[in-house]
Amino acid sequence: MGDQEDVLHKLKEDSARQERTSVAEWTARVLRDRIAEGLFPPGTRLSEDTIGGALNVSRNTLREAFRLLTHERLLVHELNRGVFVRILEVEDLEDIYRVRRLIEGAALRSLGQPPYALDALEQAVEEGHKAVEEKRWRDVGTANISFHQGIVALAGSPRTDELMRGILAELRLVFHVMDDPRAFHEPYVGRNGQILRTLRAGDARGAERVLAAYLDDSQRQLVEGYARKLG
Amino acid sequence: MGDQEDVLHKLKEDSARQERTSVAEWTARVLRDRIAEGLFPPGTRLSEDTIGGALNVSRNTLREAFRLLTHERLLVHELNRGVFVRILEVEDLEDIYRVRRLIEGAALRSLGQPPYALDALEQAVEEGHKAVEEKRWRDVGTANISFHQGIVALAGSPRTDELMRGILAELRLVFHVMDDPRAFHEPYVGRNGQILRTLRAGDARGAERVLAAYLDDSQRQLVEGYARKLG
DNA sequence: GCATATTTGTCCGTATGTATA
DNA sequence: CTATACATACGGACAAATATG
Repeated sequence: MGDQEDVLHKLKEDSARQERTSVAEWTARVLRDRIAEGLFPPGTRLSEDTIGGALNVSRNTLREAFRLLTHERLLVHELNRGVFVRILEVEDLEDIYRVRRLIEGAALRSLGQPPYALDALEQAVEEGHKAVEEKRWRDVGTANISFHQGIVALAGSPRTDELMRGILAELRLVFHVMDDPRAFHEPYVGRNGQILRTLRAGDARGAERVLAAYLDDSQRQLVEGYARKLG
Repeated sequence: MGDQEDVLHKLKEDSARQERTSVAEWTARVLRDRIAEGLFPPGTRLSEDTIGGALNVSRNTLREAFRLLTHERLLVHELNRGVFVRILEVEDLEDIYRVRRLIEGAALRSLGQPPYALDALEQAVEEGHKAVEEKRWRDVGTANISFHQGIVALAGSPRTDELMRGILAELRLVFHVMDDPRAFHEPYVGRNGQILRTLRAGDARGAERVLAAYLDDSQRQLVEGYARKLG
């Protein structure tokens, strides 16, 4: 038995070393992915014992990983009770869209003279259409997120990019508690395409208007469904 | 000797319990304050042993605190070498101002109809003037930071507030390595006052223009001095 | 409301790996 | 290249809080 555990241990160490990260960060990445996939839905309690056993890391290391994810707002930490996958309130959802309006709008407004570097946006729209055709609705959502991350990237600010990555990861938490993912993702692929075309034509101001309408509609639809879901 | 340590321990526990936070967060808060005060200037290495001994917390707990502050970009974590108070590059400074232009500008642009809730801004300007009179230059800097935090707060988004708190904490790291704090703080008290008056008059768009010029000048002056300082 | 079991919070000792004088 | 110092990670211990019956 010690043999098999040793093998697992080595594998873990290697995959951590590969990218020169600590085991704690490796653990955080694994958990972050699980949460993003929806494998640990919001509200799930993550037991130190269970997770630590499953991933073969010590409690101390696991707690470091928990801290990281708590700081990213994916987990909440209740003193002496443990950590849970975050359940967003409707107010959180509203704040997320407030931030999106602020940042994504500012990113478009910060653009100088066309033409713009739109490769990432084009790729995201394309991936969105492909996912729609193949009815992979969850992937449609991922492509949409990727598109809006691309919009923010136009501002060329690493810190803003990171903020947005966090915000959109939070948004994913909402998606995972909703059924009918198609309804929340499919309509927006076309609208992203419209934003892209407007930008390609060099009309950043016009794109900003389309974006604003997009965010309003998306928020309305999401808040409506989410409030119903939470009861 | 166990006696005295016990007393310290109890004090620490109580002051943590008071706010219902863990010892790790209490530790992080203490360190954050020390860094903000400039007591640990950029580049300082924080030894697990030394700090842990001084604050009477175990290495495990201290490491949790380090993680938190690393995530806030106040510390950098070099694998197997420890944590250091961050030294900002000129590119960081430029990104910080990029973010400020984006966010503070967007906050002003998001304003609806006047009048606006300007209490926090008025208080910050007043505190700035008082600190100037008494030649407390560092406090002048604090008041200025507080003013711009107030601008962002006008957008009414907790997440944006938090982002800005982090950004401005980073900016403080730069201030602490510069001499002549007066030169970097005093000129801007008046300009904050001008922004405030423009807002009070209901002219958000005009305030945005003043702000943009403010940020350009401030960045230019700071980058210049900082680049010279770094050699 | 009480007693018990479970889980977290914290600390410590130690083995190993890594960086640097 | 060796030695030293230090970070990394683990596992065990016990106290304290919480959950369960």
